[in-house]
Amino acid sequence: MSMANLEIEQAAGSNDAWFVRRGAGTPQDGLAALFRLMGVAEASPHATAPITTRRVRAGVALFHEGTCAQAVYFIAVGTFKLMHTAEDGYEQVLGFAGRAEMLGYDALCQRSYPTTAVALEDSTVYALPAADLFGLSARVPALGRVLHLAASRQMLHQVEIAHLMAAVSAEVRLARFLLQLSDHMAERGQSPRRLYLRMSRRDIASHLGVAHETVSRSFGALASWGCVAVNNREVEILDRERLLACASNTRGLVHPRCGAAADGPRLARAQAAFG
Amino acid sequence: MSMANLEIEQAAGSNDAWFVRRGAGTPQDGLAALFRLMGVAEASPHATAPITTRRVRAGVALFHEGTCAQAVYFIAVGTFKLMHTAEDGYEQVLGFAGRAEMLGYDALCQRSYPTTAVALEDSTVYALPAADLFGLSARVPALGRVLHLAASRQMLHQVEIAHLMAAVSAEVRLARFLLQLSDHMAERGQSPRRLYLRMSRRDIASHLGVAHETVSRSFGALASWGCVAVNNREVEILDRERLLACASNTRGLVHPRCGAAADGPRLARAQAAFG
DNA sequence: CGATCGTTTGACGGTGCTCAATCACCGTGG
DNA sequence: CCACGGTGATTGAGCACCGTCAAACGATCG
Repeated sequence: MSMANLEIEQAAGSNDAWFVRRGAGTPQDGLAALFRLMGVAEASPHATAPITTRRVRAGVALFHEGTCAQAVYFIAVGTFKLMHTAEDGYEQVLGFAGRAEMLGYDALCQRSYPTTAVALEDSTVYALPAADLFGLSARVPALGRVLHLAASRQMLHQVEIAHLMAAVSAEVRLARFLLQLSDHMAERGQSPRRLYLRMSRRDIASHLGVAHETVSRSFGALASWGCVAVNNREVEILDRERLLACASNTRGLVHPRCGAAADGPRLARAQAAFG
Repeated sequence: MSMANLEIEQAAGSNDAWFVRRGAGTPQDGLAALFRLMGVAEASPHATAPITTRRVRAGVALFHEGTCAQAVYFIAVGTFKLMHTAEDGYEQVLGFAGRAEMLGYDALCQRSYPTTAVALEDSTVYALPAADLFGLSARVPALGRVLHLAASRQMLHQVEIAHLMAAVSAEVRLARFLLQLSDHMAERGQSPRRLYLRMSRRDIASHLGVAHETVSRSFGALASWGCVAVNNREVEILDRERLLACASNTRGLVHPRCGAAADGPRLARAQAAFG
């Protein structure tokens, strides 16, 4: 197949052209690439959809909050951070998105994007025009399915994020965040042990709902407990069991009955992590 | 029209029958009712879909986390709380859902529901079978659109919840929660001033990520500042401007430059609310 | 009317936020 | 080559908000 390594072509494609129309001669190329990215077998080989490819440099916004919703995007390569700017100017990081994740879907029910998506590294996305998205979804059933599945997966991701925020302790939140990152890496076939954090400490802090100094301290705590090794943005998970034990402390100590329990909260938590 | 007050019929319908097959003679009744509920004009008058109606008593779960995903639900009347039970048994309230909101969509990308939905009052839902949901969505384009719009709205709701959690102060979180509730009431044509909280303080506390005693104290604080009047589960918004001012404090005080700013943190915040 | 649950209020201790300084890294220009 | 400013990460000190424990109060239902 000539499109066996299509994404690699696109990833290494021309640097200066930001908008690239795919498949002028073979209109199903963009659609096929999207189906392959999302891991579904295309049902209708002669279906067509006006899918374009867009490259975004690190630090550049794919779309801004409040701007007119023109497209729904699928990340082919790269990482994005999604954020929400409050009226007072405070920037809240809602989450991070990687390969095969969908962006901008939440803009469908209104005219503008409710969030801003910023590339954390040089990235490539597929763009589906939002204007006739419902028509496309009806004409190409497989595309409708891809959209539904991606939307459903995104909601599942929100549950994980809620689980993150449920922890009261900063170390537990960070541990859960790292484990989620590790799982997402594993899903994409990457190493779940060695992580390279594309986002800054400030972004992590905003996402976890703590001060960025606290993130540094929590990294130090996890490292001193032997869970991870941290060197700036390189994180290696040394002891996954221990990290899991640390991440499973929802609230002080879980069931009050299930152990000798809370002596000094901090000490008890550290011991639980070692136990 | 004979179906002008269809929901009312269903809400006051037979009490003992939990599953009610709608429209044995006229198969499009369920679909038409769903379209009316979601506020879209049905495009295809002769379309059909196996939509059933289900009534759920207060305190009963519509579906449990981990059980096989059988249907996607739309709330016709009533209120639900969505929660996630962690491995350690800790129950985290993810949010609340009311009329015209969708439940169970996040189960589509896997075989089971990731969350539990519990009715907070006697409620009625429309059920779409999950098995051939993609087929239905393809055969009835308007239904696909309803699903996409509802999913998109749900994601928008998640952004609001993230905005909730972005606040560090308990009073600010509660103020934002009340304002969101007020807005949702207004969207459904109800009074945005007088709220009756269907959920307990514990549920609110879990949702806001604070202790339930703190929720009580925060209610007291908002009341003492003249923002609201609280009587058990009845809440009246006395001064919306003041409540908004209180809710807009993201972090201590927003831009350090924008005022005389932080004297005593607590005092400064209270004054900002009065300013 | 008693029992159970939900709500409120109090006191205390700890965690994390704020403020601040230091260090590491980097691209620039002298 | 080194000085220089800028950004990001780390570490420290102090204090206030909130979580925990505890008890009183109120509501609802049998």
